[in-house]
Order: sequence, then C-alpha cells, then structure tokens
Amino acid sequence: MYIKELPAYEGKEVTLRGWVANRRDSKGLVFINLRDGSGVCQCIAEAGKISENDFEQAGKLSLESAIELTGTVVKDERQIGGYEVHVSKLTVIQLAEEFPIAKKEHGIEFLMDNRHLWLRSQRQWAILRIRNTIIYSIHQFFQKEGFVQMDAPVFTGNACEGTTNLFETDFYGSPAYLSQSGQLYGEAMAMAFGKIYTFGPTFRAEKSKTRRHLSEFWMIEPEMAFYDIHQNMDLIEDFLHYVIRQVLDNCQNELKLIERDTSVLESSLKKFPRLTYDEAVAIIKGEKDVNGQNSIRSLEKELAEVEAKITELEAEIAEREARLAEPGMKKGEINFNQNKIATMKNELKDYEESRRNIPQWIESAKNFQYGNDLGGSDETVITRLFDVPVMVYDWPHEVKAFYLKRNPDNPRFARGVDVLAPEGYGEIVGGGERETNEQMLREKIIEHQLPMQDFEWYLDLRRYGSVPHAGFGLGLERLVTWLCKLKHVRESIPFPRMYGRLLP
RNA sequence: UCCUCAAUAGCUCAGCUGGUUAGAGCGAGUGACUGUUAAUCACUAGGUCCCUGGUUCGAGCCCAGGUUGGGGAGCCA
Repeated sequence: MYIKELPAYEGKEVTLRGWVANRRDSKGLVFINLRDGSGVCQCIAEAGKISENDFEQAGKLSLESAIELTGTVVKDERQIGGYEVHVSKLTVIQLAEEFPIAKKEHGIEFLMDNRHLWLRSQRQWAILRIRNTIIYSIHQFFQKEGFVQMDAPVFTGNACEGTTNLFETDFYGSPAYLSQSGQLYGEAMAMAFGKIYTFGPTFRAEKSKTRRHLSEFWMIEPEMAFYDIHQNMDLIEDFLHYVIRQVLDNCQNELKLIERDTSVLESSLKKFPRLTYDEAVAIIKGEKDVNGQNSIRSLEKELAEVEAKITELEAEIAEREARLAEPGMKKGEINFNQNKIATMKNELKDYEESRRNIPQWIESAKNFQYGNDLGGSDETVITRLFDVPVMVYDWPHEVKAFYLKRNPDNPRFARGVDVLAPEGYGEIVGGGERETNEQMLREKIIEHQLPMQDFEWYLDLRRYGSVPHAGFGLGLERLVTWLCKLKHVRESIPFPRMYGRLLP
C-alpha cells in the first residue's frame, strides 16, 4: 500500500510504511508528514483515538524515523495529496538520530556532503523522478522507431576524439581509458543492425568547475545507416519532441513541485530552427536579426533591466534591515524578515553575476572570430533569442571531430550539428553525418595526431560496405537540467562525480 | 592550467576604520498550547573565528603562503 494510491481508499483503513518527513504537535494532537517514496501524506494521531503508548511514541518521533501506521483515509482539500490519514495504530521501526538536513536552507557543499540523505527531500525526489521519465521515454521512442539498443564498451584502448583528458586505468598491465564516447563502436553496430542506440556512462577527466560539467555522465548515442545530416536533424527533433511531450504529460505533479514554468517546454514542441554556422555567427555578431530582435541590443536592454533590479533589491533589503534594527518587532515577524532578506540576498547574487557576465557576452559576441567554435557565452547569446531549441550545422571542419563528413558542395564545412537548448542551457546534443571516404579519414587522423593503428578496425568499416550514415550524442544530465530548469547539473543525477567530488 | 569570490555555533549568516566577555535565526533539549503545513510562545545548552607564519601594545578583521569550496574561462554532452 503506497501513499499515491490513497484516493482509491477513501473512508477505508490502510497501513502505510515510511519515514517522518516532518512532525508538529500540540496538546492532544500530533501531525506527521509521512513520506514513503511514492508521495507524502499528513497523518494525525489524536489522543484518545489511539493507545496511550502509541500517542506518546508519536510525540517523540524524530525527523526521518521509520514507522508503520494504520488508520482511516479522510478526504481533506487542505492537504497536498487531497487526503489525510487518521491514525489508529503506530509502530516505530527505527527512531532516527538527529537528521543533519534541517527544514531550512543549506549551502551546496553541505548538501553535497549529505547527498545520500539529501535525495530524500521533495525537490530531489521530483527531479530524479523526472529523470526516470526521461530515461523511460528515450527507450520508448527508439524502440518504437525500430532501433536496437546496443552497448559500447567502457574500457577502451583508443582515444576516440583524442586530445581531451581521459581517465587512465590499468588493464592487465596495459593502459586503458574509460570511454568518453561510444560513437565509433556505434558506427560498427549500425553497419550490423541498421539503426542502433547506446545508453551508458561516459567519462571525461576535464578539470571543469562549471554548472554544466560532470566527470561521469550518461549519454544516449543513436547511429543510423543510410541517414544524411538532414534526416539526422529530423530525428533529433522528433526525438526531443517526444521526450518533452512525455515529461509534460506524465510529470505534472513533479514539475509543479519544483516550480518549473513549463511555457518554454510547450513552445519547444514547435519546429526547431536550423541555422548554418555562418547564419549563427551573423546573429551572434548582431549583423542579422531574429524575429525583430538583435543580439547585441537585446543584451544591452537586459543589462539595464538587471541594473534596475539590483537597485530595487538593495533598497528593499536596506529597508527591511532598518526595520529589524528597531526594537519591538515580534519574533515571528523577525524570523519572516530575516528569511526574506536571505532570499533577496541570494537573488541579488544572481543578478550581480549577470551584471558581471553580460558586458563580457557583449564583448565576446562583438569580437567573435569567424572560424572559431562557439563558446558558452556565444551559445547563450544566440539561444536567448529563441523559445525553442536551435540546431546549428555545417561547421568549419577544423573545429570539429575527425570523423565528420565534409559538405560535398563546400568542403570547408563539416556536417556536424549541435543542438542548443533555450533558457541559457547551451549544448545538449552534438552529432552529424560521418565521413565515408577512407582516405579523408586517414588524413584527418594524421592531422589530429592520433595513433593510426588503433583506428584500423574503424577504417575497416569504410572498406566493407561503407554507406552514408549519421548519428548524435545526447547528454542525459544536460537534458534533465534544462527540462527541470536546474541551476547546476549536479542535481540531475543521484550521485554526481565531478572535479573535487568522489564521495558519497 | 588560468581568472574571480568565499571559509565565524550542528545549519544559514551578521560582526563597522584593528580595541574589553564574538551575536542572530534555524536545529537540538525542557516546558506551554486540540487543526498544524518550515506551526507558535518561553527558557537552556552550544565557538580551535579553515591552517601556518607575519605586522601590531592588541588580529575574526591587515599581509604572505597553503587547504577546501562556489562561480567562470578553456574543453565539452
């Protein structure tokens, strides 16, 4: 019997098992917010309607104690789930020690140190359930489209894209690396099965300390024989539409809990604009407008709005602090004001960060060097102008991976495609059409200074029935982070592994 | 690797230009209260001011080096 099933049991007696999420008491009443993994429900123990011993136990329950209780389900509009339970019997399974995570706000370091306990909080519960829905819908989509799920190895002997930092391990005395992409194996499997997708962990030893990097993350990499770059983009769009639709349809409750404004998710069900690199650069530099909006001018406008907001917040904080300094304020009111000030100070920090960042974005946009890869700020500059993911394709071949095919009409460009998520979330997908010409690949492997002998098996694919093919890689955590509008990827995975974080 | 900000009670923070005995809220403990939603009210306990060295009559505050963490660049999904 789980809390989410309560509506079907109105007026009936049920037995629930779970943990104490919160407890309040007054003389003859104890209110217990019970959490059982499926949801939360208020349970009431009333003196006289329960044995004296059970009532005394109820009053002593500490946060996160494990209990079993029996009671009657009563409809009550005031409650979160719409129902509460009037307890007739209560058994303590374990009385918890003082729980480190209080009902107040905490700093991120403390929360990360207590990740194993933090997972129990409502917000984390909602985010990771959305993650689950995303994973499930990814499998549903590819399976219904006739893809075969295949797994690429985690230990690899070759660095598939070279250069980037790999985690090195010892494989029976030889160096081996933890996979940073299953892509090359995906191509081999696509030549055997037609359409495949891999879904597994990926490792990057980048000493990145940013809100969108993890050292261990999960990647979905479809690879399709007989697809060109345009079919690839069609698939990416259908795929993301499907996942977003599933999250909107199945996670209303969770989205509400994390206070996700879903308007951009709704608008992302539209067609995704497809820009060539050249068009994207023109937009970034402010040489081309989008829907009447100019990148540089809209940034300047936002900067002015941020400045105004900062002034406004500073004034309100000062005013509340002055009021607090005067005597005679009630304790509850002091508490309320202090919390309000703390919240506003956090908001202020965000705005101050924007105030520092925006001028840099403007500078970097104005001075963008044609031919370079897009940096984080360039991605933000471009995606701000859309309420839907944007696809950028046909990149200068020098900045992209060795295995991408050249545009036959203009070999300066490689047929790679990046999908940039709206709301400042940046790159969530990278992919493209693969080079089919063995000689071109050999030249590229030499150019990238990769060990040729490690790639002979890959070049075999071009010798035995080479066909046009394409694919892409989606970073699961980045998708979760965007769909939930999180500030940092570390909340999108149960136990994040990142620079400086290996425990818990 | 580089830039930048921070570290004070179990937690979140305040602590003015360097000045006597370092504060608040939450949490914990005790008590009051029959409908609370982070309940409320009263009282109690709780400190190696990150570490090492320096300046000074005097350092939580200034200086140097280090450690750990936040944000960002590069690189990427």
